Formats: sequence, C-alpha cells, structure tokens
Amino acid sequence: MNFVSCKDCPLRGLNHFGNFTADKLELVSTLKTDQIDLPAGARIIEPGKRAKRLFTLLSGWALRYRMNDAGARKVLEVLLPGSLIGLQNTLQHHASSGAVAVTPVTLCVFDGNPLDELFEELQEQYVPFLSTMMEDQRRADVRAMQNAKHTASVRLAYFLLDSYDRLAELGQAQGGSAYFPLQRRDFADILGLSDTHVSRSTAELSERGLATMRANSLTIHARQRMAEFAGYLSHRRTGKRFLL
Amino acid sequence: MNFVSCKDCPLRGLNHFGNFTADKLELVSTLKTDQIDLPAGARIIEPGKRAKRLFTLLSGWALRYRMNDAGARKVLEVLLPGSLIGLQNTLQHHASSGAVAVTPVTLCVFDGNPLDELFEELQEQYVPFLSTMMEDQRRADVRAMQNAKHTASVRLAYFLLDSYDRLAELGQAQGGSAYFPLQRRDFADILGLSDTHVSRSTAELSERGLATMRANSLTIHARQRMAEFAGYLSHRRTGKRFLL
DNA sequence: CGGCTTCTTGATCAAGGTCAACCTTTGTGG
DNA sequence: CCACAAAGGTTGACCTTGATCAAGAAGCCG
Repeated sequence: MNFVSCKDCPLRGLNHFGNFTADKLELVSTLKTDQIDLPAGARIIEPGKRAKRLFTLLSGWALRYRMNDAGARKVLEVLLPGSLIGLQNTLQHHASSGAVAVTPVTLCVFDGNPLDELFEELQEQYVPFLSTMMEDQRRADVRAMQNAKHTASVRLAYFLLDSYDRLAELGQAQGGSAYFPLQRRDFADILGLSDTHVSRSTAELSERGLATMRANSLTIHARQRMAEFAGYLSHRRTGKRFLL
Repeated sequence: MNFVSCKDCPLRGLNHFGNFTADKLELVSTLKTDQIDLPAGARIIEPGKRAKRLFTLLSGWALRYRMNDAGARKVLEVLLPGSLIGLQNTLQHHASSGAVAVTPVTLCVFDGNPLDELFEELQEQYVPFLSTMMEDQRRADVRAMQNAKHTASVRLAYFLLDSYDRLAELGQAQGGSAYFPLQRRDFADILGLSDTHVSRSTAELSERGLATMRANSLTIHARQRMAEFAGYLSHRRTGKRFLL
C-alpha cells in the first residue's frame, strides 16, 4: 500500500475512531516514521523479544498470541485495523506475547518513543487511550468468564457475534456477512479448544440455523436467536476508540 | 486504620513500589481525599455501576469479579495491597465488573479526577503506570493460556506460586508460608472450577508434597518441584510498580 | 451442646480431548 | 485440462477431566 499520511488515514475517517484537531494530527503524522506491508503468516512481533517500535494495524487481520512450553499456541487477542500492536513488548522487559499476520497486513510504524510525545503533546488524549485499553480488557474479561462456564458452541457463537460487531464498526460487515479469514486452527487457539471440536461446534451453529462459515467468510443468519444462544449483549461502546 | 498521609504510606516504603519526589508526593497527598475501612465481604464496587471514585487498596485482600446471567461469579483479578481499584468503572460507561473485600480492607479514596491531575502534573509517570497495567495484563494472559491447556491442579499450583511471589514482594510471605484468606469457593471462581474439584486439587498438591493450605494460610513445601509441576517461571518484574 | 458454614469424599455423567480415517479444496506441473 | 499432492476440514470411536449430586466430617460460632 502507498504511504498514507495520518491526515489522510482511511481509518480515522470512520465514525468509530476519535478525531484529533489538525495540529495534533500533524504531530501524529510526524511520529509515523514508516509503513510496511507483510504477507499472511508473517511474524510482526517475535514472542519473548523486547521491541522498540510500536505499530498500528492499518489494514488486515493479526493475532496476539503466546506459546506454552509444550509448543501450543494460545491466541490472546484478535487484532483488527486500528489496533495498537507491541505495547507489551515496548513496556515490559520480558514480554512473552508475539503477533502474527493472518492476512496480508499494512502496518504504520511509530519509532522511538511515540508515547512520550503523545503524553507530552497530546496530554488530554490519555482518557480515550486508557478507555480503549479498558475496552480491550473488558473483552478479555468476558472471554475469561465464558471459558469458565459455557460450552464450546456458546463460546464460539459469542466470539463470532463480538467479532462481527467489531467488523461492522469498521465498515467491514454488512447484512450479516463479513470477510472472516480465520481457520479452524485459529479458532481452536482463540477459544482454547481442539480443532476437532471447533469443527463440531461450527456444525452445531449451522444446524441450529444461527451462522455458517465457509471459505473465508462468516454469515450470521439469525442474529437475535444467536445472541440469545450466546448470552451476547451488544452494548454501545464507551465513546470513540483511540487511534494513534 | 488511622488516616495515613501518602508521605507516610507504609506501602510506598517497600522496594516493590516506585518512588515519587517530595513535591510529587505532596501532590498525591492532596489527591487522596479520604480513607475508609470496610469489613470482610463488603462490596467495594457494585458491578454494572458507573463510579466516580478511584481507590487504592492500602491493606487487605479483595477480588475483582463479574457475574454471569446464571448468577455464577467469575473472579477476574486478585487485588492485593497497592492495587488500583475502579479504573474500569470510572472510564467505562457500562463496566460490569465489581470488587468485593475478602478480608477487612482499608482503602485510599481518590475523588474527582485524580488521573487528570496525575497526567498533568506527574506526566512522566505514565510509563510506570502503563507498565503496571501491562504487568496485570500479563498475569491475565498467562491465566488465559493455562485455562486452555492445563489440568486443574497445575493451574492451582501456578496460581499459588504467582500469589506467593506477589505477597513476598509486599513483605507478606516468608519461608514458604503466607497468610492466605481465600476459601474453596474463591479458588473455584478464580480458576473456573467447581469447589468440589478445588478440594481434590489441593489434596493432590498436598499428596505430592508440594504445598498445603489450611486455616487461612498457605505453605509451599517444595518450591522447586512445584514450579516444575506448574511450569512456573518467576521472572524478575519489569521495574517498580506504580502506586498512586 | 445444637446449628451454622465449610470442607472432604464418593459415585455418576457429560463435555471435550485424542487418535485415526476419510473427505474437500486448493494448488502445481505435465 | 487432468492428475496428483498437500493442506485443511469433517466424522467417528474411545477415553480423560472435571461437573454435579449427595452424604458425611470438621470447624466455628451462639
């Protein structure tokens, strides 16, 4: 993708993200030092390594994950356009999560200490910034709660609805359908299931007439019933999302 | 507990927490508007409610939790002295996690917009602040990963080791033993197990000679073997922890 | 000493893991 | 355009982990 100035950022135009004033935007533009394209499967951040650079996902899908001793991968977070990548690895000496591209991705690169400048110059932005972190934590909280009590197909249904709504906010879902590039193995690592059982669960959702998934796409057939099945409440988000 | 000025805060003296300069400390002192004692079992923050106040746990144990529709509780985080409480509920419109005291607790109260002032006046503190949030996220990440793959007793062992190390950093554990006020039911809600199975798992750790728990206390008998059993690595923490 | 709550132990059962065979897609080269 | 290989997905059989239900055993008050 051609280099995009933050002033012309296609994401920033979306209602979903907060706006900066022209001069703040100018500052953010100067903080963006590079833009890189990576193919599907590329490792964006190596787990266990310290990083100096902070990324924003401009387009494409990625996963934040962690490996355990046995070599099994657990996906901790699904990263969609607008997601900040690498905060763990810039702030912690021994961050053990990494990030990998699921589709071809385009990344905005913020070198040096963008957060220093951010908090110096864009001081009043810390509330949206923290709110966005809290929103992500909320998502993790829900996941934790569900893992404790619900069955595989309920968890899958919840994950699909939540993901669909995130995509819709990015303008990447309409009429119940969305591009959805995850494979069985990814679902397994996200939900903490075996890929075999993910298969069974998707079959169940399909049999119930709730949703079908095939060939990189997701279709939700009966939103209302599926939300009941999953115990999903689409709550209005807390304000706009922060975008560096 | 008598009102403690931040300048005389017993926690701040610990090596575990970062230090402020005298004038910053003075500022924080003025932000602390109150100090309250609550008995064991008291609800510190009501789930689902918006809150204006931010708390710091000065002494005692508390749990951040969330209820599901079926009325089951899931503990999301164990809060020990120094923990910030209520960030979710001040920043999000619809925060659904609450906090409850496990032991009698003493809370420092920060009214109004302490974070505003913090970031205005203590601007350079944002790195420790975010680092601390990332450290807590790391703990959650590990928990998520374990839930996916490990057995109940391994998860319990990991949780005990992690908790023990947190207590040790607070000077509340020596020689393998620590005050540990959680009940079977709390463990169940933390680990996402039934209390019955927590019982079996503690029995297993005891039979293996790794650790025993009785009467509000935890004793780790064979740290090394237990760490191997749990796959636990006590990594040096990333810098000091932020304490408002 | 009852009358609580918490903890333990046992028996049964269901959700999901594992292993293995087979089916579908997709891609590649002749 | 077909043949075949490789990767991903589905289905089935069996087994393990941990949930559920229920009955006792400790503690812990009054």
